[in-house]
Amino acid sequence: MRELDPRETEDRHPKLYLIDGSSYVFRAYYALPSLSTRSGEPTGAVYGFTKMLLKTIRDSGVSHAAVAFDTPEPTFRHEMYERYKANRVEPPEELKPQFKRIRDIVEALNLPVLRMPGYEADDLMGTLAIKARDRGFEVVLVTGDKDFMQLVGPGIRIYDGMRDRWFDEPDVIERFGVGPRLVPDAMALIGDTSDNVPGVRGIGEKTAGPLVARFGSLEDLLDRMDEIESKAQRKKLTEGRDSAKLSKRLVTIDRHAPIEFDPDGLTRREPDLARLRDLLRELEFTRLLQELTPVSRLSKEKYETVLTAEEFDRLLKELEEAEVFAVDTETSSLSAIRARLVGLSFAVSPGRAWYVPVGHSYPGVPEQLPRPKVLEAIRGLLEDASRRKYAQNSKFDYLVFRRHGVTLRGVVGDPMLFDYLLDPGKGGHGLDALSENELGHTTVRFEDVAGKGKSQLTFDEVPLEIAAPYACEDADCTLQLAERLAPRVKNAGLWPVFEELEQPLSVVLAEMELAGVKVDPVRLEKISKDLSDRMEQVRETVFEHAGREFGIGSPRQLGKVLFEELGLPVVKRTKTGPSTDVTVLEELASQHPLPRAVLDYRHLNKLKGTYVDALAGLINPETGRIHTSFSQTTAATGRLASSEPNLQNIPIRTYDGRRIREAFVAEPGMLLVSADYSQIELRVLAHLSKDEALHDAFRQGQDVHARTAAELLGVQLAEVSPEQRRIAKAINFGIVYGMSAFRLARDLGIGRDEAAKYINGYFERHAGVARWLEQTLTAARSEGIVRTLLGRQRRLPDLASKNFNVRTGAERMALNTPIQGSAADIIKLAMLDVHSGLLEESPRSRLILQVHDELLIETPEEEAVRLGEWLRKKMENAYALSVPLDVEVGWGPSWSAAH
DNA sequence: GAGCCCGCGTAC
DNA sequence: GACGTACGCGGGCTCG
Repeated sequence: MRELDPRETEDRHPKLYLIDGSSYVFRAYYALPSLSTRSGEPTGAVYGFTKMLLKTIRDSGVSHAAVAFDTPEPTFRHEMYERYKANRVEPPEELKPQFKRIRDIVEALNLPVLRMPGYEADDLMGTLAIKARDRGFEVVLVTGDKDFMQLVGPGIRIYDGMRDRWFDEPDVIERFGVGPRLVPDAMALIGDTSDNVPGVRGIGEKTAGPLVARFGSLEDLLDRMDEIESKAQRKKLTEGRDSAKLSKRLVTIDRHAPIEFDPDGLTRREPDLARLRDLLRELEFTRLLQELTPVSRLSKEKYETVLTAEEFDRLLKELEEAEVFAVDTETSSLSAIRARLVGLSFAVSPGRAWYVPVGHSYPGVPEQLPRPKVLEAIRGLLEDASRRKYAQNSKFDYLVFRRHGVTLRGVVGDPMLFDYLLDPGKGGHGLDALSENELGHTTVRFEDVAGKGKSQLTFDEVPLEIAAPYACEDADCTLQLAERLAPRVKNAGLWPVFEELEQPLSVVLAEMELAGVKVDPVRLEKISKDLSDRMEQVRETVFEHAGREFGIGSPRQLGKVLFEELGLPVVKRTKTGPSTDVTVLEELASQHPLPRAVLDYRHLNKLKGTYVDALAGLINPETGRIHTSFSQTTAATGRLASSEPNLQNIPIRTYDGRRIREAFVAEPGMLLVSADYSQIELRVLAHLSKDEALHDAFRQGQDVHARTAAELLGVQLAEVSPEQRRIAKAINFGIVYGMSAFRLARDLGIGRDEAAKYINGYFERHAGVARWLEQTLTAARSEGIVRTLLGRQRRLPDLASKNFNVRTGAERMALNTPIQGSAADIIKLAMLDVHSGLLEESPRSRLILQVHDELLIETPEEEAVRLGEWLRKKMENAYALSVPLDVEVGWGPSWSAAH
C-alpha cells in the first residue's frame, strides 16, 4: 500500500488518528434508520460507521491511524461495578450480524485494529494518545464520547466524525465549566446513562462543573461539603458520596494500558479499493461507492505527437532524465508473434505523454520518423536494465521489441501482474478495467479508435490524430496504475513474488513463445485424412443405428434421437435438457449400439476439429512453427494458461491422441527432451500437511497410489491389483480437489456408503492430511484468503456466502489452491533456473513448453542425454520440500517419443 | 453475419 | 448439486 508521501507531512508533526470503533458502531446503530439490503441483511450501523470512517480518513494529513474496539471480556470496570454498561451486555439482534461487515470494512481500508481483552477501546486510545503525544505526534481522538474530554490538551484534540465537530481545551471548558484534568471529577457527579455510570442523583452538567472547579477536585469537594451553601445539594452529595467516588473511577480513562506505541505499525496505508468496492456493492451503498471513485486525474493537455528529429531528441532527453517512465507499443496485431511495430508511447508523469508513430500507413499520412532510426536511437534506453520502466502486460512489449531486434530490460512494474497478484481470482486485469476501477478514468476503447467487425482497421491504418491520444493514454494510465498498485503489492507481502518470480518469468515465457514448437504439417495432414475416413465410416454406422441422418455434433438433435425416437432412458439432465455426455453414453452403450458409435464419432471429431485441423492453421509461415501464447494472469491458482493454440491440453491418453503428439517434432539434428514432476501435487500436500504416512511413502520412493491402496484395502504393497490402485488413485486425486463421497462413488461406480468408508479410512491413516484440511479451511474462513508456498494469495470472499453451493465451492478452492498453486510456484522457479542456466549449459537449447508439471526442451541431438540429466537436477532442486521432488525424463524426435 | 452461451471434451 | 485449474470446438440462439 502506498505510504503517504513524506513530503506531505515532513514540515509538521505526524498526525495520529485514533478512532473509537466500538462507540461509533453503537451510535451509528441507534442514530440511523434501520437500513437493509434487498436480501434483508441489516446494514444501518455499517452504513453510518463506514460513512464516518471514510469522511474521517479522507483528511490527507493523516499519517498514522488505527481503529480501537472493545472486546466482550469483562474489564476492571465490570469488576468494581457489576452493573457497568449493564444496559449493553447483549447487542441488539439487528446489530450482531453487522459486526463482521464492519470488521471487513476496516480491513479493506487497511486500518490497523486495536483491541485487547480486559481493556476498553477508551483505555487503549488514551494510553496511545499520551505516548504518541509525548513523541511529538499530533493526536486526534475520533469519538463522540465525552469521557475523552479528559485527555484533551496540547497535542491532543477530539474530532466527532458524526457531528463533524472538533474539540480542544476551550471547548472542554465551555462544555463542563472545568478543564480537561477535572472532567472525570465533574462526570463523577453527572454520571452517564449510556454507560450506566450512576453519578450523583440530582446533579447535572450545570452544577457539577462549578462545584468541582471551586473545590479543585472531587475528593476535596466531598471532604469540605459543609462549605456548600445549598442544603439540597449537600444532601444529594452526602447520599451520592460513594456513588460519586465509584463513578470517577469508572469514567477515568486508563493511561497505562499494556500497549506499545508502534508508529510503523500505525502508518497510514492506501485502502484495498477493489475489496472495498466489492463490499460496498454487496452492501448496496451506492452513494458511498460513487464517492469512492476518484475524479479522473488524467488530463490530456500534455500529450504530444513526435514527428521530427528535434521533437524526438527532446523526448529522449526527458526519458533520460526521468527516474522511471512508462512505455507502450502500438502494433498491427494483438498477437505479439505476428505484430509489427506501428508506434511507441511514453509517459514520465501523470498527464505528460508522447506518441512516436513509426509505421502508420494510409492515404495522406504525415511523414513519420523511420522505425529503424527511432529504434536505434532509443535502444540504449530500452536495453539498459538500470533505466526503470513500467509496462502494461510487459511480455507483449518485450516480444514486439524483441522481434524488432531490441531487448527490453529494466521493467520494474507491470500493472497487469500487480493486479493479478493482488486478486488473481477476478478476471479483467486489462488496462481498461484497471483504469476504470483504480483511476476512475474511462479509457478510449480500441473499438472507438479502429472500429470493429469487418471494417476494423489495423492500428497502422488509424489516423495519427486519433491514434496519438489513444496511445498516450495507454502509457499515461500504465504509469499511474503502476505507481498506485506497486505499494499495494508491497504491502500485501507480494513484492518478492513479483520481482523475483513473475516479472522475470514473463521474459522466459516470451522467449518460449518466440521459440515456438515445430509441427510436421505432412504428418498432420496424414492424421487429418485418416480421421476423416474413419469419421465417415462411423457416421454411417451412427445413421444406420439411428434410422436417419442428423447432426451428431448437436446434443439437442442427438437427445431427440436417443430419448424420443429410440426411447432410451434419460440418465441425467443439463440446464437445457437431457445430458448426452460421455458418462451418459457409456451407460446407455449396454442397451443400444448407437451410443458407442456416437462416442467414437465424437472422439474422432474432437481430435480432428480441435487439434489436427486447428493446429495446421496456426503454423506460422515465417517460422514453420507454432507459437502459443502463455498467459500469466488467467489461472486463479498461479498456473499458466496457454492459448492460440492451447498446447497444454494436447491429447495423450488415447491412441489417436498420442499420434497427434507425434506431429510435434524437433528440427533436424535436434531432439525433444521432456521432464515431468512425478506426483508433484501429492508431494506438496505431504509437505504442507506434514502427514507421516505420505512422507514415508515419498521418502521410500514408493508408488503412492499403490501404497494408499495397500493401507486402505488392507493388502500387502506388492499384492495391490490394478483395480485397487485405480480406486486409491481416485481417492488421492479427490483429496487434492476437495472431493465428496458422492462424487467418488459416482466415479468409481460404487455405493456412497462404500465411498464414504474409503474416505474415512483415508483420513484415519492420514491424520496429518485431515488436520491440514481442517486448519487450512479455518484459517481461510477467518481471513478470506489462502496462500501458496511462496506467499501467492487468492481471495475467497465466497467462503462467507450463505448460498450452499457457492460456499462449498469456495471451500474446495481454499483447499485446492494452496496445493495446485504451490506446485505452480515450484515449476515457475524451475523455469527461471532452467532458462538462465541453459545459456551456459547448452546455448543452442531452448525451453519451448510448460504443461503444469512438465517442461519441454528442444536440444541438439548429441546433448539430449546430458541435458535430460541436467534438467532433472534443476527441476528436482527448484524448491526444497520436506519430501523429495522426483522428475521423470525422456527424449526423442517427437513429443510423443520423448514421453 | 457477429457475438455470445451452452454442452461437451481435452489436458494437468 | 455434489472434485480443482484451464481452452476451444460446434450448435444454436440473439441481435442488428
